[in-house]
Amino acid sequence: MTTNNQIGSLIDRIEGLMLDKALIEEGIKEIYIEAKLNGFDTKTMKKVVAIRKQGVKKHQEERQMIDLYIKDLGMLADTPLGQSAIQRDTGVKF
Amino acid sequence: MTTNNQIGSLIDRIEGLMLDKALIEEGIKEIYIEAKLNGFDTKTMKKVVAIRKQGVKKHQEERQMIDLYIKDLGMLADTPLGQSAIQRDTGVKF
Amino acid sequence: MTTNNQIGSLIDRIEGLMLDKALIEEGIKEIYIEAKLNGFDTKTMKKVVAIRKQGVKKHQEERQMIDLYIKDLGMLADTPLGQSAIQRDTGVKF
Amino acid sequence: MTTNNQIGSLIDRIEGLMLDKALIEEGIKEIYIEAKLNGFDTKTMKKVVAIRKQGVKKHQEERQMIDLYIKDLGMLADTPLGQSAIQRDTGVKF
DNA sequence: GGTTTATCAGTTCCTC
DNA sequence: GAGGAACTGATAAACC
Repeated sequence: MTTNNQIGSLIDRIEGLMLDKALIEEGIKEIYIEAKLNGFDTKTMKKVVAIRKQGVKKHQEERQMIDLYIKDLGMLADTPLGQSAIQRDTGVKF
Repeated sequence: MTTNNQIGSLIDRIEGLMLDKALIEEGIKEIYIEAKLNGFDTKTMKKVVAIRKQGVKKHQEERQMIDLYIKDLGMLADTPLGQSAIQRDTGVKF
Repeated sequence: MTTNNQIGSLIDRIEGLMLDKALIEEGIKEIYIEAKLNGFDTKTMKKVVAIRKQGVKKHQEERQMIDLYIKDLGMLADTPLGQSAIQRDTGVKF
Repeated sequence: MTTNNQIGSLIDRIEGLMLDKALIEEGIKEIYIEAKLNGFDTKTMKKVVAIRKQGVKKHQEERQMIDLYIKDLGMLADTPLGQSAIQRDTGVKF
């Protein structure tokens, strides 16, 4: 393919960068493989990375919001520990 | 389009169901609009719905895993208060 | 869970609709299974459904745009048929 | 954060690569901006890039499959002119 | 191998 | 209306 035309040049540059990107993604993948071999849970690791990217503080705020809504829903009744907690508070058995 | 052919019949059926699906999605969207008008945070609501779908218990286990990893990273220094408030309310350690 | 609170009521309604939606998605999936059993290619079917949703005419316009860009790139050289076409036009052998 | 622990080291490495990746993505985005300023349609460009990644030949086979199904649906009535222009240029039937 | 899961790209929506 | 964020749908992969 020639690069005489502008569109060709643009797409060439894009594809070059996409190749670089693919190599980096490969590297990341390999680290996760290494982590798994060392007994770490990669799913959790990925969540941790995402949380750090977002900002730990912001994440904590989100959690509090979620917990607030869950509390309003009385959803703790869905969980064994939650049941006992409610029971302790209210004296009502579910 | 005719429905004499088999492929036409199949696609007709699919498109019918997809229409039904779109109507339901519309309904869901309207509820979120109503919720927002009533001062609720729809992003948090969506997370709560997802958590309930996954199972609250499972979600709490995930949180514990994440917090464990974060603790190992020394990241707790970033979150002085952490989840103590929720813990106090529910007796559940997140 | 009670529905005394507003948030609970909203989420109840959302979850009801999500259940309906899931049932419909199940139905769609079954049709694709049936189609596959009858020898149809479900991947192609999904694309056809998407094209019809978008509008066949609009899709044709998109194709023309794509082909125009591809033509400017001289990408036909990448394909056997394309080579002969270029060869016919230019008299140059690749 | 310390890197004394293994998990910390792994996550450090991941985050380093993710930073590199983000920079590259930034670069790609800038090229698309430049392309748009020069009058190109970036949506079409992205599709072209995807097609080249997949392989032009494979893409043309997909198109043929789709057109076959569409023909069986009688949908060609919707597209009087069809792909005749492209066909004339390339000798490739889509 | 086949099903479920996870990552990815594409679309859409909302905000500014 | 442009930009970014969120959600959906599709492909690829991993586990059973």
